[in-house]
Amino acid sequence: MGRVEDEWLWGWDLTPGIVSVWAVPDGRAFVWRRLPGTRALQRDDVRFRPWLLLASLGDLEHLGARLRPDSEGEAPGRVTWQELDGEGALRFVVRAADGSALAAAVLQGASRRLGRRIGRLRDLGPAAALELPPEEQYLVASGRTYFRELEFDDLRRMQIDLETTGLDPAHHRIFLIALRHPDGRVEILEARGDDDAAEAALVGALCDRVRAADPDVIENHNLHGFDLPFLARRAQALGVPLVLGRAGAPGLRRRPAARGARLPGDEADPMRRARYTVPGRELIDSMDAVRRYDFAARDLPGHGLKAVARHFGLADAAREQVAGARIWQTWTSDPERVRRYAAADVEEAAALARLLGGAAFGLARMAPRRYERLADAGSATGVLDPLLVRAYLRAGAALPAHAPGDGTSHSGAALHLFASGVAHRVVKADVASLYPSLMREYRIGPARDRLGVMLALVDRLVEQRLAAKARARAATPGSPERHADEALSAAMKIVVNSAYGYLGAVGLTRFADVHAANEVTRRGREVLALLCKELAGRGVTLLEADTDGVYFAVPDHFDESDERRVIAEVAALLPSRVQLEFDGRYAAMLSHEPKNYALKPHHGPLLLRGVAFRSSRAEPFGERFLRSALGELLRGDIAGVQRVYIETVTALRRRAVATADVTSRVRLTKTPAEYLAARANRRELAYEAAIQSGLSAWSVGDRIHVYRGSGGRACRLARDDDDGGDDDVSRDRRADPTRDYDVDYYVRLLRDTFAARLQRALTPETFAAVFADPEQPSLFASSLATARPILTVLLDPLREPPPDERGATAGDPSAPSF
DNA sequence: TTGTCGCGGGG
DNA sequence: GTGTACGCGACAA
Repeated sequence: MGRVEDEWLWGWDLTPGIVSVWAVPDGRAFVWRRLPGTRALQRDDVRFRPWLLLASLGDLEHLGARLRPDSEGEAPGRVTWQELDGEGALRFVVRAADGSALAAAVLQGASRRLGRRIGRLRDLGPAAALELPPEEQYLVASGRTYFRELEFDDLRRMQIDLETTGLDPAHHRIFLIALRHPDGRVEILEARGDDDAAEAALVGALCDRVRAADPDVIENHNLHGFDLPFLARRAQALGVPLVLGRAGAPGLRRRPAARGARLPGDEADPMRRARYTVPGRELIDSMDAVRRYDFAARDLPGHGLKAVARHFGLADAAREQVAGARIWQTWTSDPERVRRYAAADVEEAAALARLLGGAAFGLARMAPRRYERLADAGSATGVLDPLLVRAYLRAGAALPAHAPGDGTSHSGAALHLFASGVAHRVVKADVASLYPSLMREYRIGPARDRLGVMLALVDRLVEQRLAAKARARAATPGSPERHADEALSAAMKIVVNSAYGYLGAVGLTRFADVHAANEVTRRGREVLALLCKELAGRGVTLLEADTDGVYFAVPDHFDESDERRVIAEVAALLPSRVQLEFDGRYAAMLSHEPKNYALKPHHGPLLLRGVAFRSSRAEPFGERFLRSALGELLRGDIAGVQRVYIETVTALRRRAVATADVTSRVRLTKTPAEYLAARANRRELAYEAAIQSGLSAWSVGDRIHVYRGSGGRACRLARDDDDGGDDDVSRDRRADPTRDYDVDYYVRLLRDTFAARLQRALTPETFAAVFADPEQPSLFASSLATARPILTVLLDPLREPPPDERGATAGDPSAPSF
């Protein structure tokens, strides 16, 4: 590929070491760089010429002779223009020494033309004007990007974590701040007292430490969602300045951000959200990296710091744990414990930010935006679009503006359930990056992208992703390097896949093209149908196919090489860029409903997928029953399923199940006042339980554990991990002597909710026999030793090829079984 | 039951 | 900046 395409992806100015950029509309840009070799920090104060794109020069005609073509050169007070080539609404670049004056001139002309006051360029609409933030104007025009010739570990990174008396900065205070310095040293700052002066001194100490350590990057988990807004509110309330930046006026500044925190005190527009920014440093929230990672990987138990750190093996086994709701209280009785807890938080945040931060770091070397913006950007409008804009301007080509669709609706992917019930010897095959591969194979790009930039970018990004995957495979399993390459690969996959989402986002993205998007999904359905048909023709039993992958069962005489051979044979029939891959093999699978199944690997624990098998509020006894019963079922031991069921029923009846195991964790979404107002009409278990337990005040969003007591009473169990008030704190650490739950209710729940998930795997007679009441044995009980799970074929891929249309084709569940 | 909306997190 | 493209629970209809 040529040099021009390289510039589209990477920019063209090779200035190394940029770690932060701050630009202001008057044409000054401050560029902080770490110099190659020494890594010493240097600030370059440079000038750039602010610019914006317009559909017409009409609104600037009032400038008269001060409006000149670029070719006549710059002069004080002069606005210059350049006309871009080709089709495209945004066809004039206008430039001036001062961006504010430039925008004001356009607004003045537009107000005069429209006969009403226009206050912001945005109000002219995206087809009339495009103005980027000053830093992005600078980066787009200069062709520079962050981090050239730097490694992630060359950054000076500091982590800060606040400990507060509660979640609401209007009522609660900061009492401790944990800092992890760039050299790895952890420092704990504490308020000396519980008054304004002590808290103000603590905030001041934080600013002193940050300025002294002078980090390029400040990180924490949920930094933008909690620490920064809390800090800003407290500093405002206390009247202390927040001098955290490297230059300019003190104070955090807000920037609008779709994924930021809701603005406090701005209930007028609940959609308005903000993040914080500061000159010279990048504010990075590791939760953004976690979300981005999990979007592709989908293997995290949650996105909280502790859960993620544990998942990645970053947490010390002896890590201090304190439930959020108990931190302030613990501080008053055992401060050393809170110090250890806060220190562990910054250590884990640092490790996590390093582990998953590679993706955004990599993006910042390509796209003309600040690192902190790329860390939280959406990939379509946040990464791809800036790359496209830069490429068009580099080529001197006019840019299309957002256009409404022509009414064509967007068609989706294929989803087929071929069989339900239990299958053995199950194989999963899938196409790597199906949609981008189809775009590349058939050269499907936006009709208005006449330079072919998107396809060139997708080609590049796919190649880079394959390289990252190869590096990950070559690295030691479980090593940080491997994790980093996997995260980078996952992020590139998101960006590459966003090319398809970008196509389909009619009216929202500049080059949207629903016809191209539909062509991609049509080709995708075609590929899936072809590979299903070809697999079925080779003697395997199809189970489920979804978008780009298929589960199937192979005959008893197949070994793994046969499985791989069949996949390779079918892969050879597909277009060259569409690569069908072996994705896994399993001893057995319960196919329940589309996207709902249980897999038994040859080694290791069961994998459960879909709402039917994973529900956050499922009672633990039911989850445990379901896991054990599925284990027995997938081993083919139906008598074993019955045994597990009888054990569970018996344990409930003997009250051998702990109360905690029949509770579900629920969120309280109404305020006490709201619930009390509606209570006469409808009583709800969770709130009744809260009230009955003596919890009279709770906050919306609090989670508590509730269960149904004998006689249908609503009961609450106070536990360490709930948010209930500070009452009855220690109840759960005592024994559980009462076990006053409603046995009949939980037996019914076991049968109707949990056992029902196994229905597809058994004949109606067997199901009735297995889940008969153990105290009233069924007539069929004796036959269970020889009973086998069943598989019901719903759709024959050879005789009735899947219809080429959107949505599930689940077939007729009452079809005959064998 | 089915559609729509909002959340995920932090102390 | 007003789009995440998910998965799930709460709530209204």
